[in-house]
Amino acid sequence: MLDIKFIRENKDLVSAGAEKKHIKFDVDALLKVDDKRKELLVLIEKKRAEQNEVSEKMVRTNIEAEKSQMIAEMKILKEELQKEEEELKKVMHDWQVLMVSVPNIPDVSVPEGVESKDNKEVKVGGEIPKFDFKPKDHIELMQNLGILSLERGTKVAGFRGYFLTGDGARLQFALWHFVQDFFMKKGGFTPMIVPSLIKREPFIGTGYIPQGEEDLYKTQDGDYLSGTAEVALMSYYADEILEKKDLPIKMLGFSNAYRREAGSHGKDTKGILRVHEFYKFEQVVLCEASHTESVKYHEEIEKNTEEITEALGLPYHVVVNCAGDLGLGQVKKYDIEAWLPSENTYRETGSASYFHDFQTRRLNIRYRDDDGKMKFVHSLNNTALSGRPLIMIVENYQNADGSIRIPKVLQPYMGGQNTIEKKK
RNA sequence: GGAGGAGUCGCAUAGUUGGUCUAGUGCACUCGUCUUGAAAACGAGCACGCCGCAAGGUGUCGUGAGUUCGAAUCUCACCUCCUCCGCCA
Repeated sequence: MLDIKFIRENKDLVSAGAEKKHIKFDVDALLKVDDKRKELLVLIEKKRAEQNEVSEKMVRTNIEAEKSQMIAEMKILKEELQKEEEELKKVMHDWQVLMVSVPNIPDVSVPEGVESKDNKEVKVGGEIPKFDFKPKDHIELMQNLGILSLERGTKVAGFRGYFLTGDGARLQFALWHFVQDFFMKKGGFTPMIVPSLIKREPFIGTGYIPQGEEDLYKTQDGDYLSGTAEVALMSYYADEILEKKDLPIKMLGFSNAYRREAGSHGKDTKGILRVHEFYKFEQVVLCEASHTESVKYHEEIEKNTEEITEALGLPYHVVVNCAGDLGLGQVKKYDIEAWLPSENTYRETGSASYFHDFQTRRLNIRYRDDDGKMKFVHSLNNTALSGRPLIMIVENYQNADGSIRIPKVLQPYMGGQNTIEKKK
């Protein structure tokens, strides 16, 4: 959500931002509703002032005739007031619907473009492996090794269901341990285990509702399953006033992630590249309300994930997402994509974005700045580790015989084991 | 699941026969005086939103609705927490 005053004063900028993101939004329609809102507000507040004034007089008088006169007058005023308040309620409803649809303005450094293929590569890391044999995909590799069961996954969980077993599960545990230790060594991040079953409000606050509602699982109690720890981490401080000295607040959250993948039924139907349920480490940063600070931490959290990818020895590149590929609230986003040999391309493993105060305004997370003013903190987030690096490791580290070498940094977490081989 | 109790401006509390509550007080916090420095003492400030250039107005006492000329105070629903009982682990 943007500040209505800001929208008023910068309507061309807001319009241009929406256009760049290829999101349809009529700023003038919003301003028209806002005019109506203000007009009614002034009218209502005037009447309330009169009501309060007469009320006070009534307390002071002892003359019954005066009292009943005043009550009679106020009865009429009340009826008018009720009508106007009813009208304001309707206007406020429209106003709010429009306000949560205003897209945040993309940064000037964000490239023009409509969809992900317009994203610009900004960095390449690692070396793409050359195989002297035909590399297999993760499905074949993992199933042959007996560390992934898709059939049973489907039997138990349905479409996109899976089990990781034996060394498959151990490799995933190792990754989690490694990431945890990576951040503890780095310092500054508070590790957190957070809920995935979450109320509606946090989703509105983070911007996943209403725009992304169809990709969320909903329970019969009206709660939702979140697709990322970001939702819970961001809402942790909702409605709170933070101390400036405590900023930035850096959190490393671990949670389940649930995605309906509505609208991507045809995509990545095989294997575990796109699943309904996985586990994820997520970085969230809350910092001072300054663009410079936001940019600084955006680069920092992007770098963290890059370092993890590098430490795992995975070839990767970083792209800056084009405006059309940005979410409603995002100002700028980097996708970190690791090399997937079976597809001969990079696939997304993480996504780093910043929002300015778009999310915190909705979630009401503030701090008092040095100038004595209350400000909304800025928020940023980035994947630390999704479910996909496991797949990338399996494919990039495969041997001709179908065994898999374990990246050096993970070996200590697997009792020194350095390969995954077929159990006899 | 059943019974009872409670939710007030950072924390703790006052307020419960509806009307100077435009919410009092204590603690904490900020600034100042005093002091070599600190503590103590004293003085001042101290919830947040909205409209407005300002003066000022207005709203918020868990949330939402209602009664009333007027609601922190009365009614209803919901949410959260606490205590007890039951059930499960």
